[in-house]
Amino acid sequence: MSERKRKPTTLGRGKRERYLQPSLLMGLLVKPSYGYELIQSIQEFGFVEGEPPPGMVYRHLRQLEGDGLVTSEWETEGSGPAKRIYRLTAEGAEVLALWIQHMEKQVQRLDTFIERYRSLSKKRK
Amino acid sequence: MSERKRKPTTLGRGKRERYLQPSLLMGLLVKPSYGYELIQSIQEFGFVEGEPPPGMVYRHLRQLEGDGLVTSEWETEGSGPAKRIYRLTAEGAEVLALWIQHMEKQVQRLDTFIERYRSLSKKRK
DNA sequence: TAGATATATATCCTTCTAACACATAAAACA
DNA sequence: TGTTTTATGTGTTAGAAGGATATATATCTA
Repeated sequence: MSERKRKPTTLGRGKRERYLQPSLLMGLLVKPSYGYELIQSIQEFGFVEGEPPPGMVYRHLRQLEGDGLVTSEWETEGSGPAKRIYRLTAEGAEVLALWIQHMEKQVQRLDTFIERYRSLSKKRK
Repeated sequence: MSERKRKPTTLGRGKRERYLQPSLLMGLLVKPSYGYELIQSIQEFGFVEGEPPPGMVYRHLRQLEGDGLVTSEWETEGSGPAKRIYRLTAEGAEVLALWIQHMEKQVQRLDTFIERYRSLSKKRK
């Protein structure tokens, strides 16, 4: 009879906010790079847990290029198969700066929300 | 050939994370309430800008009830059309607490990301 | 040197949600 | 009486996430 209960350890049913786009832009601010490497390197930003699905990363990179936030060129030299090297454009850097602004506001909102929760819980006990 | 550029004022192309579920749970922690009222009251939490689309709110509330995080009953007394009053369950309160934990971690990640950006920008100029 | 593994990119498909538009109905008001 | 406000819902569409899968080259190993 299909109880529709979830374990309360799984938050919401919504998708987690992964901040994949700003993570990629940030990774490219550090230095020009390519998909396979970014899959590893953006993990350190902490927004994705484990390796992000490769398909998503490549798709995002092509979208970023379509939007003019990055450029790409094939790198055939060096070891291994050819890599598509991405570079941040001036516009990409601007958008990253906007992301940072957005994140600052988000931190404020989250802090306010958390604070509100705390004062409600305190009153309750 | 169809320039695919966006104004850099529109962040990402993804749907914004609205934190609608935790906002509703928080609204119900304050006091039992109903959809139409929550549409107004959860705006103050700052995650949605302007009025959230009513359809989304009512849908979320029914999902929350299906998941056992809230209960509901009709309130026919009082002015205006009948209201469906929602109340937070113990499980709902637990999930809200988990949301708060998640938000705290998210704040940390955001702060780290912002700090990383700052130190990179400083080095660059 | 043949086969397995690692590197590297890309597409397809399903599922989920947001967002919007629309539908319904009762009560209050003019 | 008809229009606005209060109140709850459904149906549809578009887009992203996530996973599975395909392809190809270089390197390592037996």
